[in-house]
Amino acid sequence: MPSSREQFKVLLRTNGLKITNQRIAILEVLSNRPGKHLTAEEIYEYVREEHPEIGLATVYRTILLLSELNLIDKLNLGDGYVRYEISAKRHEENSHHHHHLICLECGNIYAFQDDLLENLEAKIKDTLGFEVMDHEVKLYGHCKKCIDKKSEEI
Amino acid sequence: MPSSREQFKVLLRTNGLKITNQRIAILEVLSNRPGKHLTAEEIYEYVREEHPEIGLATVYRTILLLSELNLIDKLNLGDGYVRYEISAKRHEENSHHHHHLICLECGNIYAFQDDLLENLEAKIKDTLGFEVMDHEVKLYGHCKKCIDKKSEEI
DNA sequence: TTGGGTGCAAAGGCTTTGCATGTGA
DNA sequence: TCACATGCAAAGCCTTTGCACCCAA
Repeated sequence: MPSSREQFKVLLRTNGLKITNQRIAILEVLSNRPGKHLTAEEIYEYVREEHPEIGLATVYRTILLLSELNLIDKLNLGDGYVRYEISAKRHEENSHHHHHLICLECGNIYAFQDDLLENLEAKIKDTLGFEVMDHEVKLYGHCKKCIDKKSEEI
Repeated sequence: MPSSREQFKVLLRTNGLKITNQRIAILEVLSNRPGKHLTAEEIYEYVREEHPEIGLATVYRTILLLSELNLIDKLNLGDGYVRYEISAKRHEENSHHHHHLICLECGNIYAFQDDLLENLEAKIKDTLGFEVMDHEVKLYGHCKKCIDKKSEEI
């Protein structure tokens, strides 16, 4: 599999867009942290370590671009920040979307794969005539770590 | 089943909160539109038809209150607006959460019930030790109406 | 009477946009 | 060269907050 960096360059070129240091740097920040869900501000902070001159607006503009190119996925937890992660397709075999487990105590986000929804989507198509193209599943609860920690306290 | 209005009054009273016309009016706007997903601004407009003097801040404050009392559900489509609907529990028999089908063309939102996730949640508990408390499922696609409309155009 | 509730306007906080300058192709 | 990209600051936009007044209980 080509690195997301090379793939990104090709995508930019074929779309008549320019390859800039800022764009590469932002993609690398995300690529180097698969499974991490970073806010725009966090991406900005990481990129600044190497490129102190970058502006937050560029981060937002690049995020939008990466999103349109399907290189990153959005995650909205409803806390006022939109989070981004490198698209799972770059890192996992034949994975379409994955789902998220969000711990209500520590805030950690875990990913998991499941094909359960395929049946559901077929059912929806049959009964309602609604054709599902994409889905988003968020499960809120308590992660193993937090459960274990609590039982230790007793 | 007691009306959500009476239930609401009881909830307010037992929590030492006051029963005001504004609070009742906002709840009624939502109660009269089950399955509709209204933004704060939309709720504000509807309430103003009867109570022109109400302020948008009161709508936001009351929405928060209704949310904490579990009388309304939030829906975040990531378009910059948070939407609210009267809790399905008030209108459907033994329904926990329902899921949402969002049409990418007309923007209409359809609800559906499904217990498929119960299996999934049990599986997650067994394999990952993560205890799911609540979930949110959004399916994006094309609704029957829009599909039919398109095939007519051909 | 009186403390919670409301209306208004201002402030917050994330994100987008305008514009002059910079730069990859 | 030159159209696209960037940085900065200002503007947008939804939502929250401060404060004086109001009104259920």
